[in-house]
Amino acid sequence: MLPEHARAHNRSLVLQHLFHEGPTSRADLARATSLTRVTISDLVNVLLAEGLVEELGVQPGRRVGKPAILVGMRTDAYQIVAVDLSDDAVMRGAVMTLTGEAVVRRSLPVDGHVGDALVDLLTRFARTLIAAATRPVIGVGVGSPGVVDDSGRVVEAPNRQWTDLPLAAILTDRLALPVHVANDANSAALGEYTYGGAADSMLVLTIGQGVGAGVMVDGSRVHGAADAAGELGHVTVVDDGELCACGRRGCLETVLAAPALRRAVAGLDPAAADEALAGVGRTLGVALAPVVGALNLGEVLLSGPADLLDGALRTAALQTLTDRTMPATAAGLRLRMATLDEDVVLAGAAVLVLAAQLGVS
Amino acid sequence: MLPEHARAHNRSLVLQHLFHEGPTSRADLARATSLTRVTISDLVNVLLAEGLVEELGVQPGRRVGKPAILVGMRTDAYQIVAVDLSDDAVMRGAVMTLTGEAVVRRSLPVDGHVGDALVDLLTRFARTLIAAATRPVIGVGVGSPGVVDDSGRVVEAPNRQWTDLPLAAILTDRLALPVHVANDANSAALGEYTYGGAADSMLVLTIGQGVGAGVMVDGSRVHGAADAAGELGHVTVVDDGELCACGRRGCLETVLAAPALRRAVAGLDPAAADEALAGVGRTLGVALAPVVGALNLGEVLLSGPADLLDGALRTAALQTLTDRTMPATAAGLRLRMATLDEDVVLAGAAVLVLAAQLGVS
DNA sequence: ACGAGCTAGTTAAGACGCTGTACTAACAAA
DNA sequence: TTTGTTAGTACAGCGTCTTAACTAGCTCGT
Repeated sequence: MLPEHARAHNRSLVLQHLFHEGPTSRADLARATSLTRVTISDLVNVLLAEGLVEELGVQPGRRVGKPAILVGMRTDAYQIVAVDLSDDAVMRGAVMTLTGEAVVRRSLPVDGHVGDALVDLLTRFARTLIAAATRPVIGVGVGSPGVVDDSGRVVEAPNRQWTDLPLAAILTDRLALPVHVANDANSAALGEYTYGGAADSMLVLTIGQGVGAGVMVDGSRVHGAADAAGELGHVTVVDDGELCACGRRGCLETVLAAPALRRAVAGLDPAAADEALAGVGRTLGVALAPVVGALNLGEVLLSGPADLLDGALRTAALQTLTDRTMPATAAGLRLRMATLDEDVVLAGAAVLVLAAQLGVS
Repeated sequence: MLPEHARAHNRSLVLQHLFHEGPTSRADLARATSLTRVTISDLVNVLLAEGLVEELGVQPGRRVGKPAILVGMRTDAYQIVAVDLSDDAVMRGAVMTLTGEAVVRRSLPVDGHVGDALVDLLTRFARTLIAAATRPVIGVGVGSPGVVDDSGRVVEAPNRQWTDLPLAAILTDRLALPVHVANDANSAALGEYTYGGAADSMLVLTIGQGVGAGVMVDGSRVHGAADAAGELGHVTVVDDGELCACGRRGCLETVLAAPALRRAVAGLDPAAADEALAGVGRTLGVALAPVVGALNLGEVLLSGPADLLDGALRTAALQTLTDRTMPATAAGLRLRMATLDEDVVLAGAAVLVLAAQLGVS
């Protein structure tokens, strides 16, 4: 580690503070980071020159002494391009501000493209998004299904026919911008963590055509021994259950994926439907209890169709979790819906860029 | 972050390399850390002056150029005092080398002491250990049951009648040495990670009077939302099971704790005993599958009586884990016995000190 | 035998980043 | 107006790294 790394770290501290706490005076930044006012002034001057922050006039509220000048992050000065590849049929993308708001949305039918052709299609799609940006783009984030390693190499994504594909490197080269790639469910977890106010230790279940999971432990993303963390969808939860797409039986996905839930409640009156959903919730609770216990998670978030998830299913799952874990563990636990809905993966892809380029998350 | 923090980081890089890779020349250290030879020379000179490393003569194996001088860590030049409080009845302690070998062992009956009296007893015990050390002691590590936060404050340890007790701070003050305290099962995980060659992402189950767990994710210890990570022993695994000490029914502890296992096989012939143990193994596998899937763990370690654990139980648990997780997840998974046996917690307590004082783990 | 070539380690000069000290600027209260 | 307080800046100094240029000590080829 070099002194300049320390500098970059301190710079990130400042940006992180401004990002999460809003406009702050130099003196308050100094107190918050325990650096000196001199150092903070210097850093702020650099950030001012880069256009990443701006002075916002005098801090309201009159106190003794010279009034402080608020410094704020210009979250609209730069933009991030984010792409969500989780859907088989269509790639969704957006141009986003640094606060995770989508400024421009685009989508493109995948139209059966796989392998290298899909990479080419993705490249063109990213180019149109970059062209649609109204501010300088600091980077591109991609949430992809499959196993993605730390360097943005897609180790395996069967449905895309990608194997050992250095996607981030290829796109960085073609787009001449920093590109970061991560697993879609892991991106979702990042998105909820940074923009959704989720806890430091939490798990996000993304429930759609399939079931994915992303885990944050003590504030950092879990990668796993083979970069395959979050494969909760294909853990067996029902003995001799339904056949799963993966070829095995009784995976969580066979009961919790949106189509399975729709089938389970089809044609039932509301009370019976609730009982069916509660049954799935209990199954989910049984599967989550060991995870919650082992990691002492603070929150479990459900991302998916609220009409199916945010009712009997969620209530039953929480009850089961409470019943099956220690009171000390269960006491602080929350099980709630994700806040970002359809944009989770896009938001998470934006966080990938934010974290890597500015050190903010 | 200050330049001196970067310096400390680089110093730790050097020690970490020497610790794990053994004696190395300055030039090789420079290549391994990607610092320059100049910087490494400077760091090594400081470490030489402190007596933490020593020159070991010329590197064997003749090559062109000036022969390299090997520099090695003096793992016997300093010692660590470690205390294991996991047993209700007796506190065990040791004076250890930096490589985790116990030089002196002591134990002391707890004799019903709890609360402040237990702290006093622990203080005296630690003093005798420090006095028994034959080299300068760099710190004291304590593995305690209960919930322990990052600062070494025991949030809750019912059997010891400790609540919100700043144990590390008290002992640091009384012993005039750096003292670090962590949960016993978490210490065990640390010990296996550093001295037992365990994987970056792994879980250690400590099976004795009770069942504890410590988790390492991507090379760092899991703390959890309320510092209560590892409470796997009190996750329900049997519906309407036996009454547990915690007041609930069917906890993992009721089937997997050593006394429960002994009862389960008592009076059975070997084949029937194996079947009984396999049944427990399958239950364990079911409980671990979601954890292994969510975190993509590389290893699960069992620490406890090998005659009960390292046979039908372990085999059945691994089989169940393989059956109930994705092939991609299960493929790299190992389920094996811990290597350090009774000394796990002591070794882990030593790692606490090693990590905090020297940046080595 | 001996110089060429190579590698290990040291010395010296310079760049960078943070700190402490001392300053100016701008306010409130007396 | 004076005093006290807080915000922000200027400057010298220290610590830490790097590059460049050195010395030390070996092997190999002639």
